[in-house]
Amino acid sequence: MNESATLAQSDDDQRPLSDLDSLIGYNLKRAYMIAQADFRKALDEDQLGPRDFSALLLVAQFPEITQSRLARMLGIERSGLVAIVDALENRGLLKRTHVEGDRRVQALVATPKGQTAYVKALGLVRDHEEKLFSVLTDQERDTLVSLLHKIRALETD
Amino acid sequence: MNESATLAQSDDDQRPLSDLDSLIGYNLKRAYMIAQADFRKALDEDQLGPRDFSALLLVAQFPEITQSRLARMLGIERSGLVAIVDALENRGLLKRTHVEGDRRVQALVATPKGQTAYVKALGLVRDHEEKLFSVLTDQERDTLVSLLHKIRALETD
DNA sequence: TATTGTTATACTCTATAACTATA
DNA sequence: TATAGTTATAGAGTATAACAATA
Repeated sequence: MNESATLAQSDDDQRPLSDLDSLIGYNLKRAYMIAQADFRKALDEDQLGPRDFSALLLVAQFPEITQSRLARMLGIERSGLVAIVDALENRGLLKRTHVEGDRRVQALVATPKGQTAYVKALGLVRDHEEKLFSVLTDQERDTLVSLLHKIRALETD
Repeated sequence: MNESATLAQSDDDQRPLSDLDSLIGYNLKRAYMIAQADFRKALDEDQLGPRDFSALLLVAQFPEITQSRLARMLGIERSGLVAIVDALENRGLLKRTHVEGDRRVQALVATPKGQTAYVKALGLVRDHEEKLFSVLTDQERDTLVSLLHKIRALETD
């Protein structure tokens, strides 16, 4: 298919088609890039990037989570989390606290300011998704999330 | 929802749930990361990264495509494409050719070696997707691609 | 020995701005 | 003036390897 394709465009589509458009991975990437760019615009004034947001959200939802566990939940390395937590702590959105019983761990707790910032940010993110994905019906969104969850379940921790 | 969540895990899932898991953007990212990592493993020995592969594929499918048009199709800036084309040209997989009528443009053409590499790579990619996404039925894959296309159609060129 | 947090370092991918040569 | 390709530079985001403190 698309064997001797030319640059001519199909009648019902602005874009020329290629084998790329049938690959799940490539479509995941392009869709992700669109969502990410729109996310940044939505949280621009709050200076919260996608990483900061997801980390803050998990800290707010799971008080006293350790950095190791947070990294695992985010699917990134512990080392990569340090800069994220540093930034959030420097902005007063969370604090590292010590835990009795194991002096190695740094339990993370959102500050009141961090809680407020998280609630506001979550609202902005929900608005952003509501608008951006308005091309999809509620059912289509559910289906999409469900399919993506199946892919995520493949993750090799 | 998930208001006072703890680190307790749900019964039917290894992972604790959070509001993050209901966000389309976040699920897109995590699924994309999984697909990308598996892609790299699959094309490891051929030393073809996702970017190189997608660029080579489009050059093979649209002979004499210009760099500007290729960049547009890939959704990246012209400047970012230079290094990709440089690498593919240095490896003898494509060549920059001049076009009569406009001496500014560099029309790209896959070499025979590039054609061969592309066909092999496409096979490896199809195998990789077949295996990785075997948790999805054929119909689910079609649905997923269809939904992702709807999101991609939002792209502001 | 293993784990937590950390640092140093490098790699991938992308963007912006400015340049050149053409048109 | 505008476009094609290019260069320089910077910014996200991630990974690997090694280390100190602690278990």
